[in-house]
Amino acid sequence: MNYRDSDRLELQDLRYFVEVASHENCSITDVAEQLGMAQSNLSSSIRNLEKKLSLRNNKRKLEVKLFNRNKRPLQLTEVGQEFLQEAISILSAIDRAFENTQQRSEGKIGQLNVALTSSVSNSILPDILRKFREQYPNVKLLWREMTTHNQLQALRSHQIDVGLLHLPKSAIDDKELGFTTVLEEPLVIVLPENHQLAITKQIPLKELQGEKFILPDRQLVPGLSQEILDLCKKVGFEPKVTQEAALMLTILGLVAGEMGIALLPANAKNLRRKGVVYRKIEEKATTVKIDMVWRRSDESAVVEQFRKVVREIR
Amino acid sequence: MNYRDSDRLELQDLRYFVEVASHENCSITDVAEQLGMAQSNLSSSIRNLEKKLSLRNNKRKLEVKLFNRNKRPLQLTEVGQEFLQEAISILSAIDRAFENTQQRSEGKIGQLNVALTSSVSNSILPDILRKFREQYPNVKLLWREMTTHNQLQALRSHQIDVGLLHLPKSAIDDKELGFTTVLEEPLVIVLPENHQLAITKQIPLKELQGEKFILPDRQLVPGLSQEILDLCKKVGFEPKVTQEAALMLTILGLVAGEMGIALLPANAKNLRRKGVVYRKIEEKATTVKIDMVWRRSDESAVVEQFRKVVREIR
DNA sequence: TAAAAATACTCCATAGGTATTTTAT
DNA sequence: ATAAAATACCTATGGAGTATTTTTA
Repeated sequence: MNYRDSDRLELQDLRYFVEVASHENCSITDVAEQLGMAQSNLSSSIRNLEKKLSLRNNKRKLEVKLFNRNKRPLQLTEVGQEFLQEAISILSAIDRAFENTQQRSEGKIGQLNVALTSSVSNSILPDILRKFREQYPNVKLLWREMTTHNQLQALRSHQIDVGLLHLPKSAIDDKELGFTTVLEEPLVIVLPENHQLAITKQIPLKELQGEKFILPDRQLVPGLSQEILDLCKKVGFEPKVTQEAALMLTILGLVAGEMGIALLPANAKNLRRKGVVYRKIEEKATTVKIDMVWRRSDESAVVEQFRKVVREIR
Repeated sequence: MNYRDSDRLELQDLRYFVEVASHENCSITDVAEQLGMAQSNLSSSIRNLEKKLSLRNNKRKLEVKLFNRNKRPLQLTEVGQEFLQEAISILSAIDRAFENTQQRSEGKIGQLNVALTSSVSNSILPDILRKFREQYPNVKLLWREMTTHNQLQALRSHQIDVGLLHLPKSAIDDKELGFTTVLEEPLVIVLPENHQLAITKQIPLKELQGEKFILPDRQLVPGLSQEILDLCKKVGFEPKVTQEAALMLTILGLVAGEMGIALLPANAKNLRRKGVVYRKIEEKATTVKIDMVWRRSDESAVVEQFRKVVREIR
């Protein structure tokens, strides 16, 4: 005996039945013509459906009559009418499942866990959010602020699917993760408003030698702090770091309180902190990057679409 | 192009998919063995399912991947997991529809409109009700009291499916209706408790000549009133009818009020009306029948089962 | 007697089997 | 090296066609 058993109900049985039964006078001949098929086959399909429904596990035979066969054209029985309702609802469930599955495959339905650093909230987040919601209204986005370090961990442990962060060099070799630059911003010099250097619009980096530096936390924001240290090194000095802070708002507060100066991505200006001023760096190529990171092994269509949207914004 | 299109989703696709996908490690080989079929075919069935899901009305091709094929054994994708849930629920909907349809065909699920006269409520109704509910708990019974005349009309207009009544002779020839006797009861003589005839236990019918008769309404209860008139005629007198009433309680009330005497089916005794006594008729064969009536053309299984139950009670 | 459904048959597409190759661990 | 899946090829069942008969109105 076969597992594939010709006695089993199939959707085609239901499709034919629904076509016939919902045709006002149930004429097999008419419906067969409409479907462009032979009357004989539609007839026997319906008969087969009745046979299949009549089969009982092992009890005595049961006759299920969907149509009254003493009428021309055939007439739906009460049982047939009930079955029609159920058949219709099953077929539409199939259609929904089909549609749903396709939409998921295209990344149009689903869920996405995204992590970001405070820099990102300050800059590119609103653009990403708006574009993505517009194109993928049925994808549920879950955002959470996380430090660079935690984002990388969370990616590997599948807690998040995408991260937006200042990528530290150490992560660049990671074979498991893919990344791309989303945004490249100039660094700006953040000074207390009464600071002596504040009189000029542009300041060469070298002039900052000897200043007290307030640095993004090296543990929690390694990418950004590393870039700042590297830049200073390139122009020939080692900055004197007196404070470290993870949150941009904290750094600005410390600068306003004249605890030192800071180098921050230009988006810091969006915060409009009282008591601080922003000045350009004279040198070119004094920029920091915000990168997007994901698992290379992730085949989720939602992630793919998200990446596409972010790529197009950049 | 065929209406029967091999690109269409079929239940067998879902059955195979569910077997594989709900197997903990999705091993096609294992599942094929469990099902007693070749691995190659199960493999290509699953592939075909993916192909079917991938087809789009006319837009660009879309790849729906239910399994990650870079793994051995295969692994369900996220899309596959969602589809699994939907497939399972569709298959169980099919099972329910199947079961439901069979039960309806057997008359185990459905609805039945039954009409009865007050005689029936007094006598056989509780037995019928109990037996039927016991055997067919999922059939919804709708009872309504109707006069004989109205029952016959309601049957013909499909307002009711079965009637229980005193069948008038005129209906016996009706080709459209089927009927059978459910209960045959003796008639009893109903007397005011102080009536002179009440002293004996059995009374010959002839003795009632000259009494004032209270008769069941000839319009509304033609079967019963006719039988009573016929009986009197047979023993040689025409009863003097002073009142007619449709409800048995009314008749008993009139007797208690000494407006006359009555002949009623023995079930009248169940009413225990104060002020009346019941006496046997001396003659044999002074019985009235309660009949069950239905449409001959009615193929409803519920009606058939109801008739069976009633037949067994009799 | 006409219209509809059932039956008889023929044909071929495809589900299913066996054997082998390719892919992943 | 081994287990699993994919591929190649073969077979036969049942879905679909044509022609005809039976049933109902």
